[in-house]
Amino acid sequence: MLVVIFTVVEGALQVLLIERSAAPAEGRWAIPGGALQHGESLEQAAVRKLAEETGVTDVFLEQLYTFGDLDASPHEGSVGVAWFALVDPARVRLAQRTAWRPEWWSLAEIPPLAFDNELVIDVARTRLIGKLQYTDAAYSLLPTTFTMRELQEVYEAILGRTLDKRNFRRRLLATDFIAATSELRSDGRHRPARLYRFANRS
Amino acid sequence: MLVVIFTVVEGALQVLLIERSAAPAEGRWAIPGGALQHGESLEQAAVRKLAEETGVTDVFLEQLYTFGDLDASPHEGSVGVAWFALVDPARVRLAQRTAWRPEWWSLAEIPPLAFDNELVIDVARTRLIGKLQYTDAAYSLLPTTFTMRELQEVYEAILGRTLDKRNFRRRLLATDFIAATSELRSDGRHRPARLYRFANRS
DNA sequence: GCAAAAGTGTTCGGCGTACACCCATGC
DNA sequence: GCATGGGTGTACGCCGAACACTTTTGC
Repeated sequence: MLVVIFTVVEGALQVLLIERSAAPAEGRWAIPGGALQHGESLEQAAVRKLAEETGVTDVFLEQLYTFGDLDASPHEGSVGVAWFALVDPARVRLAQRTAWRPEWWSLAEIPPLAFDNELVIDVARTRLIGKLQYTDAAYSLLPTTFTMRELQEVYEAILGRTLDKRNFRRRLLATDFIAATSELRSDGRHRPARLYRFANRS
Repeated sequence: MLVVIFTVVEGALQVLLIERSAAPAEGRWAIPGGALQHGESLEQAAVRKLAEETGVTDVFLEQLYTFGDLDASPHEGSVGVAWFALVDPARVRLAQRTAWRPEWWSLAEIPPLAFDNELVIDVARTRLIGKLQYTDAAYSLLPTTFTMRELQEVYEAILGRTLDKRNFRRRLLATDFIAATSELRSDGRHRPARLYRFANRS
């Protein structure tokens, strides 16, 4: 079982990797994962692993794909069920360890990975882009309230291209994923921005 | 590992089920599946199972979802990696057995199934409907050449609604999934129909 | 008053949908 | 010549994309 954990910080899509502290592939970076614990369902295992590394629960978490043999498992015939999750960086408290240390990596700067983990991340990114188009998956990448600009920056980071402000605003409001709050946020010598929240969440 | 095998016969979407001849759930119907064989990849296992039951190879076959505990496996912690496949009924030769006998069932008339197999079929049908919209997956449900009406009937069976002949034709030809051949097929006292083939599928 | 980000409307092309008649053939 | 299915065109509403100026605030 493995969990591809994405976040967006400073306009960059980042993924959480773990530095392996044992064979095989000791010293290389890899997607967080591990074996199922006794009596645990697949989803419970993914939730647990996500919480272990980031301290976060109740976020977007979805099964991605099952790979044949990229797992670190010792015995042949085992399979790697990959999940992917989206987290708000403000809520994350990375596990503090020296061995098996987790760290964020920008997608553009990923180091050579153990097993075929590059492929897994690639599949996850493709799915993420798809999900963004027709679901409110982004709710999991932002605080409860946020400005339109913040939301747009998350979309741009994931899609890898800039978007038109007016079209973005119109399209998102048309979906009913988000709703305006009555609050504004002042943040510098310019007009304050309205805060929005995801409808259907919280 | 399990394979949801779909076909369309006489305007009805059908799924292949196996009558179980051993515990657990002996006597009930279930999705074809089984354990991985030694050294086999997940996809190879799905291909093998599909060939065992239908004699068919080289068709649409795609991973669907991995379920935690609906497998018939005896030991806890095993997972069921589900695949789904689309086959042309004309190419199928069902395995002839008395035990573990395979049979086609219309989706509307499915008997009570072993484990949670209803759920798996449901997920597969939803994915199939999605795939049909933006891929040429239907290539696998029809012979090499076919008439527009035949193709439309396949779409209608899967989508569960009738489609407008003119719009269907225009939309399909716009995709470049299919191309006209120079052949016609006469079949009764009316104008012969042009035959089409899937482009990109030899 | 000016710098900086927030907020707002219109036009256009493409796509899905609704809808009705002529065409080619076999008998 | 008529019954049967094959084959075609137009109009309209919606949606995504392109594009520039006014508003509100802090200093």
